[in-house]
Amino acid sequence: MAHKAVLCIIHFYVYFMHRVKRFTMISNKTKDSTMNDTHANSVGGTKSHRIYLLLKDAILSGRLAPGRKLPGELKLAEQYGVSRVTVRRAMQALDEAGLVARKPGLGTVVLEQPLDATVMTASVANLLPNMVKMSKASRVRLLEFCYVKPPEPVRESLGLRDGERVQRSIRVRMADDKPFSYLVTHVPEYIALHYNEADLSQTPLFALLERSGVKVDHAAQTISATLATHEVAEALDVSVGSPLIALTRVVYDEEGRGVEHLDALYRPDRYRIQIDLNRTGDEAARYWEPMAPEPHHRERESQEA
Amino acid sequence: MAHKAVLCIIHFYVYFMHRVKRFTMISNKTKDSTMNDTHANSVGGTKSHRIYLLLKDAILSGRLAPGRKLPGELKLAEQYGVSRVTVRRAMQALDEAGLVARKPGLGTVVLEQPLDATVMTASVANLLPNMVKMSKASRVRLLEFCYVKPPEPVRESLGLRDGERVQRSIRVRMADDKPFSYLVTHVPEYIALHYNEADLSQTPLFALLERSGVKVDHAAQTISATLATHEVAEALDVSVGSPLIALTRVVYDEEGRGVEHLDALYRPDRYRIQIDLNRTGDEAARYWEPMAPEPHHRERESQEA
DNA sequence: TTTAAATGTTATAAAAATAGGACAACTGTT
DNA sequence: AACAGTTGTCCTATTTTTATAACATTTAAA
Repeated sequence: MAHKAVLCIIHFYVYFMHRVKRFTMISNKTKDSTMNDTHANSVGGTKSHRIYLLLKDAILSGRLAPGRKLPGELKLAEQYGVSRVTVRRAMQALDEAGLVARKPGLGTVVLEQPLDATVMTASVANLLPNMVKMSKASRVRLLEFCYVKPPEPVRESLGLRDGERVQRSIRVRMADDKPFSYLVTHVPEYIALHYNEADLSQTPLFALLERSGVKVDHAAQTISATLATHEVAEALDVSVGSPLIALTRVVYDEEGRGVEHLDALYRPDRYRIQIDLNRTGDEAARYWEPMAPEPHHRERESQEA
Repeated sequence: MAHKAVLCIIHFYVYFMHRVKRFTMISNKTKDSTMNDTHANSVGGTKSHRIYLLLKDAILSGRLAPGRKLPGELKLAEQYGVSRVTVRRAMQALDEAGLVARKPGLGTVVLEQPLDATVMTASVANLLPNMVKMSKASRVRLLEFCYVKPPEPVRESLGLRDGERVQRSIRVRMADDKPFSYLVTHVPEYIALHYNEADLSQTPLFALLERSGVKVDHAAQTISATLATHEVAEALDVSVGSPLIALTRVVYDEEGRGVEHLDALYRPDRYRIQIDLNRTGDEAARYWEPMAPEPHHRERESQEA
């Protein structure tokens, strides 16, 4: 009972803490008892895989421009504090992934990345207007749809009484058959009863809420970053340990009741969050003000939950 | 339908572990070299570490409530399809991380997690008003201050002519002597000449710009996620490969000229970005509107560049 | 042609992770 | 007192990952 309850682990992952480490050395040793920090390691994996991830991220993010030559294996080995074999594995993985081209005598150069993996940019201002465009351009895979007792943080943020249940759904959204977001939503049961599984796999949750008579009023969003764990990695088709944008949004109705709790994970190579700011205020108290939505939409903006 | 079901099983292999045992194997080899996607699923990481991650995340996200007793090592080993030694490592890591308490004869219980009170929340709306508070509460370490030829992306976003130089600075901002952000700024030379190294190590760049007569007008921000590299990892006191919030901001003056290019990396365990939204617009075209700055500030808000 | 630098290849050894088992010590319950 | 369930400790064997070294091959430049 208690056991089984424990076993009922829902795998949606959001990271909070990460290991603090003195060295930039890539190390597998977890036995560093000289660590005064309590936070345990965040990065898993073999050294070669970690190096692969680093370089891959550098390439995909544009820090390593296409055409640029990487340092030699020996140099990289010294730089990362590992042997050449280890670096080599990472490089070969990059090669197989099509991120770099290697030639004996020449070196390793970063390849031009096919831009068709277009990065979607979601402006916080223009969240909703593109809903139609979005639902046409993207498909949803519903991984879970069930009613459960809410995890404590969710219960708290939604302001639910102890014992109230929520409807949880896990969806993966795809554009061009490529997954880019992993969405975990919790909705109070009394609201969620207005729609069913089929609705959710086709209609944005947002529309369902309004259809259910919910008077959406405001929301609080927090943006962070995390690493892909096994389940998420599989769903988003990335490797474990890849960086992900983590967004938590709690939506409230006009009476201040929480009506939706969203935990979203985004692939940064396919999705970004954009915020445009205006400088306003008088001399004494100037500040940034987020831009109001504009009539023209960006090419691939999106709204999804 | 069938494939959806399979995906559910794969994804929740822990959830249904006690029922679907053949999918519970944690395996190191995903040798699918038939991957045409650039993101090979070669799962990195030791099994023990992956299990550690699973449990840690379950605890931190509240799915495993404090006080709850975990299944025994043997049971976990069977359920994860690994040996007891492997489970043990994960459990010991959890123990060292202070997430659980273990006692012979009793078992392993989840500990109450001291909520990291040091997480700063930066509201995009309230960026500037807290500058004073911020500069008192945080210190800056200036790592670099030089004039260079701008990297191509920077040159482009600032709208500089080919050959124009920029002043680059790298700063690390700390709160309570703990680093939380790594800031790389590029400012056109003709603006940067109005201040010097000493200024920058004490005064927010923002204030320096305005002091230099720049009429700041608007900015474009993009938020993403990335992995910590050597330099950054060392500066932020995290391990290489840790996830970081990546923010790029380009600031423009009233004439639309780029006056500052900021690349910021934040430790997600110490810094989050918060955006509060209001639902506005008429029936036909409703949308989210970022909240205007509020007179009351949150406790640990910050502004820094 | 020579030289330097890079990747490709091969081999061996060391280190780490994992599996599987056995047994002791501790705790609460029957 | 016996027992079932738990963690703690020890052991050996196997597999995987990493380190180290040596040498070959390719390429561009001096």
